Amino acid sequence: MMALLRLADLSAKSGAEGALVTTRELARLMGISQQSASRYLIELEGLGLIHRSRAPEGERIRIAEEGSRRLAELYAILRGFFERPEAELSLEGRIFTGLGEGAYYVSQEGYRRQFVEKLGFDPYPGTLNLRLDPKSRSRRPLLDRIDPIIIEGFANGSRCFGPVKCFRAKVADRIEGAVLVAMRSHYGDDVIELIAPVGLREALGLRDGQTVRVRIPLAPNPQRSSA
Amino acid sequence: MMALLRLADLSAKSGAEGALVTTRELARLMGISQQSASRYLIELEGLGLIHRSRAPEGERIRIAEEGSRRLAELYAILRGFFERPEAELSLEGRIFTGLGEGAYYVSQEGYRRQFVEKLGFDPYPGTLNLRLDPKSRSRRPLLDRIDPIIIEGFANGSRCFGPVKCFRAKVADRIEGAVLVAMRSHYGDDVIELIAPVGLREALGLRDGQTVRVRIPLAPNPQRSSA
DNA sequence: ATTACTAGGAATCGAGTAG
DNA sequence: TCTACTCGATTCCTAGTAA
Repeated sequence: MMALLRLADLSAKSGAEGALVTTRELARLMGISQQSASRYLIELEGLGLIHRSRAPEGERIRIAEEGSRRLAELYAILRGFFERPEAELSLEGRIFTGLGEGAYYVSQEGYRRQFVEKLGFDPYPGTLNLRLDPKSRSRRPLLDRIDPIIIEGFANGSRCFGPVKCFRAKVADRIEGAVLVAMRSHYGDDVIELIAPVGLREALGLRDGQTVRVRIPLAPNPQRSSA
Repeated sequence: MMALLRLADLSAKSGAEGALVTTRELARLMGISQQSASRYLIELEGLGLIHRSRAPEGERIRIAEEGSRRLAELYAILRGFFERPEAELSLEGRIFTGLGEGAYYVSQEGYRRQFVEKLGFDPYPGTLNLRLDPKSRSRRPLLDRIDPIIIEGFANGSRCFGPVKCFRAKVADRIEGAVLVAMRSHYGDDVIELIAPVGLREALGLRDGQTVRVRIPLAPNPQRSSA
């Protein structure tokens, strides 16, 4: 099965005429011996999952119909796991206390004016930090499929403030706010920051370590992200 | 790895709090022994791919961050295989001669009028049958993501004609026609039928067994299919 | 009911090597 | 070079049980 996946990968990178593979190369890719690679190919062919045809410099492999079917099963499982059908992106994570920088940044007049203008609310001076759980983290890239509200960067005499992406979000099913994604964040990919018209921590009675869900509506016409 | 996939499937079907699994059930799903299922869970936990917590009636499994990452790799491979980025769905297959029913159906005035009206051409009285190659067949479900042109069914005194879905398509890179998908087809999933303003077989100089490519433009704003 | 240890039989792996 | 066979070494699996 893993061999079939590897071949699918090679196949996708080749044309429709099939991938040119040697047992040695397949072995290297999979971290197994050339002999095992050879055996896998024999087995996969015997199971009707691939078609093989010898070439001078290796062999040409095409995924057979039954092979595609098996791969499609895996694909369906992974699709179900990563992209449960929904009209919103739901992220969950635990609250933690940051360095207090959020308040400083959000209060900057250059940002604040844009928040009021583009989000329609004057943000409480402070951010709520959420460390995403593993599953939410894996789904975070879906944010890139949503049209962001761009808060432009500005200079404030002494220093520069970078641009920020926002996404409207409903926090804990109660409060309308926004997810903030600094284009250059000091946090890793597993953290999101939230703002709202009110102090979320107080309004929701939250303490560090508690789990909060954030729901970000998907745009009605999501545009394809071109990687 | 396969165990992790199975758990991802169960996880997707459960809530965010984790999937409730017993080793026996996992064993049954994977076609292995309860002992092996237990061992797999121990290994996956040791590798940091899942989190486990005992419950009276089994255990609660959550996919860990590293587990999600591994699954995402597989997902990326399969995405590459099944959905190479493109603005169109390209299907290939071999021509074969059907029972001649195509001509009969297409010529029905109830259909023909709608073809003219909705497709903008008067179809040649006959269909070109294509048996899809394995890869194309696996991608055929993508058709469901395209807004179909619906040709409505009708009754003709003596008998009934069912509704038909159409998709505009370019045949062999030359002729603008349409893919026909009868809602109740007598062919299997590996066959598509083509119509065009001209006789495709003659216009393209095609014979049975030859391979033809059909390109179906994807709608600019594909709507999510809700299963 | 669970999970998971142990032991030994079964399956798999890869070094050597032939074609 | 390439693929793929043989065969001994190793890994993996499951039946029997314990907890």
